[in-house]
Amino acid sequence: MALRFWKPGTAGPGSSLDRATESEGNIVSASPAGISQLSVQSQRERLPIAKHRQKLLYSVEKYGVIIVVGQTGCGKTTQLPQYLLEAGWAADGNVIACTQPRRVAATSVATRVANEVGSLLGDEVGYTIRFEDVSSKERTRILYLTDGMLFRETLIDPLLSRYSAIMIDEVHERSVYTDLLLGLLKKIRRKRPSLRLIVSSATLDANSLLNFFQSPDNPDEATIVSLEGRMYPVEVAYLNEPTSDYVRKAAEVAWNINLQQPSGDILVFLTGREEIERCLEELSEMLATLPKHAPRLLLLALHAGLSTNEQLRVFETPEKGSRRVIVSTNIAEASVTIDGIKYVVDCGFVKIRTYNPTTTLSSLATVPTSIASSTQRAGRAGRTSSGVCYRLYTMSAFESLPPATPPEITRVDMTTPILQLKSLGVDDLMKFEWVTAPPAETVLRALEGLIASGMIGEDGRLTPIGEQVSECPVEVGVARMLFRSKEFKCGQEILTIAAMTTVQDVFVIPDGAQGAIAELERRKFTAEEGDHLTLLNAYNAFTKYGGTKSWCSGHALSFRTMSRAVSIRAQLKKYMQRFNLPLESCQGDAKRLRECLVSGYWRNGARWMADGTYKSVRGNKILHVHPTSVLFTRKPRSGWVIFHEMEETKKTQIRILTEIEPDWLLDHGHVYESKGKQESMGPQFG
DNA sequence: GAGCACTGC
Repeated sequence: MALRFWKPGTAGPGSSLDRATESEGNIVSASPAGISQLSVQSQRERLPIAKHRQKLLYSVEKYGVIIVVGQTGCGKTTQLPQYLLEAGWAADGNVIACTQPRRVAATSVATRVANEVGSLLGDEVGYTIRFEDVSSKERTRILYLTDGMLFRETLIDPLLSRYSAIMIDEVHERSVYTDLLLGLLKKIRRKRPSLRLIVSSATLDANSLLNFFQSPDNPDEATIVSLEGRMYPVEVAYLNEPTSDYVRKAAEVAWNINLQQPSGDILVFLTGREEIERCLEELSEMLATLPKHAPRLLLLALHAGLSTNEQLRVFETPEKGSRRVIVSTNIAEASVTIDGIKYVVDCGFVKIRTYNPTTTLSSLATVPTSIASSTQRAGRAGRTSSGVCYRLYTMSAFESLPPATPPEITRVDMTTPILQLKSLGVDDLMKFEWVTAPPAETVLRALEGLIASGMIGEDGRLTPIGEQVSECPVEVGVARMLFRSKEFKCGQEILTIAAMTTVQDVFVIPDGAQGAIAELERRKFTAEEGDHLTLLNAYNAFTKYGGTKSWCSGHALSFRTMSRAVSIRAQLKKYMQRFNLPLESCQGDAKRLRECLVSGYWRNGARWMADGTYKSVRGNKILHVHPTSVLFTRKPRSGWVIFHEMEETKKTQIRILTEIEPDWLLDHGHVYESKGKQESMGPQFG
């Protein structure tokens, strides 16, 4: 099982780790309590960014848009807002904003900066994320917030007038909200040139960003500032020949590292849970043959499906004389940072969501990573000392990788973002300046859906209900259902169902014997009408019995997910109150409730077929019920259902079903369909 | 009888 790697040494293309990408914002480590301000100061001055302070402040003074390129640990996320504060950018009640794509990053960075500034968190330095606003309207000068929250703020204050400077961080990740904000901020700067925009990215795509912001009539509109970083060298090794089974290969390579290489932990990148479990099985089978002198191995899995406690296990310090092998999904590429990794094994693939606007189906596809992504993965080996990255593909395969993963905006349904842009007055979507435009077909699909659901009128402008729905933080169909609950007098229940369909994986069914017990627990919530009412039952039982963690674990429910549903329900309730929607109960009248569901899901109707599958009303597509549905083994009496979502896996699957009467589809759908684009449900009803 | 990368409002 000898390793056959070609080692190009540090001069190979993979060693260009100055491109390694990741935010210092992800490192969750606040300064220890009681540290003196003086030592905080000297720590700040030692950061690589410190010597660029004058240049940065000069650029912010002179240019409108500053594109900052800097890598891990250079301090841009924590220091740049402080430099601006110290230079007076937050005078006269102005606020300096810094956005993050993730909630944990926003909170942890704010905590650290509050400490450095000597502020109580939420006072001079604060953060705003969904469900949590730790900031003061009067006193906060530096505000860290998720990019989604800043986007939402544009709906209320389109010029973002309270900010003097806005830093959009982690731009290389290209989240939908980051992209939308970049387009909007370019527009805002035309109306408010005093606003300073700092665009921070860890990859060298700075020139395309510069082109995006550069203005032909003002040479001083945008500039690039490059920061040096502190990255330890990472040697990169490739396979001589491609492997047909990278999971097995990953196990072999990790095993050989343990036998041949000096101490240091190993991080293996695979694409999903199944692969991770297979790799760990292979390794644990090999453990019996581990030589006496070799370090013991601590085998750990890391993926988003694990509970918080299980995820935290990867941070445990291994016993002396043993090393960690962490087998992870992409979660370790940007979201979770583990120190002490000296060896990275990269399979070269990643699972990404793709969206097909023609079929409106989304699916998860396993695709080769990008140069940016594999560079990022390699960089995980050089955080605390020099390291090695073993790529389970050839060097020529690396060279043929795309430079970056396509931005999310090209891979998702754009219905909700387009409704929100319309609400912001962006009426002509073709004229909106996208950093990367979504596919035309995606835009057309979204517009068609918005017209069909009455959110946009025939003139292309928002209707009154469209205006209100654009403010609600749920997808359009679910919002529509909330609004229609007034007619069906079931606001209480619809509110709960809306929250429960928004969260995912409510039921926890482990493998094996325990799974059978969990399955029995889950059945206690079953409503014969279908999954929406089953979710309603689960929620009501959860709140009735105190909403505790121990109750959840005894009833096959995820406490984390249920708590999130409670928060979302509370937030949606505020919107309902604002729009004067009554919170009545249907008093157990499930028929009314199901009719109301149809008002949201009328485009997702399906008819039962004799072989147990369904045919979609739109498009006549063969649909398979997801096995977690209570209607998985049972024919609905009426033969008709609506469903929450449909996804392409090996087959086309539908999830969260409820039995309905077919004429309800006509009652709700037909009216709206005929107003919008003609799309007859015709023959199926003949 | 199946299986799920990761965020975010």
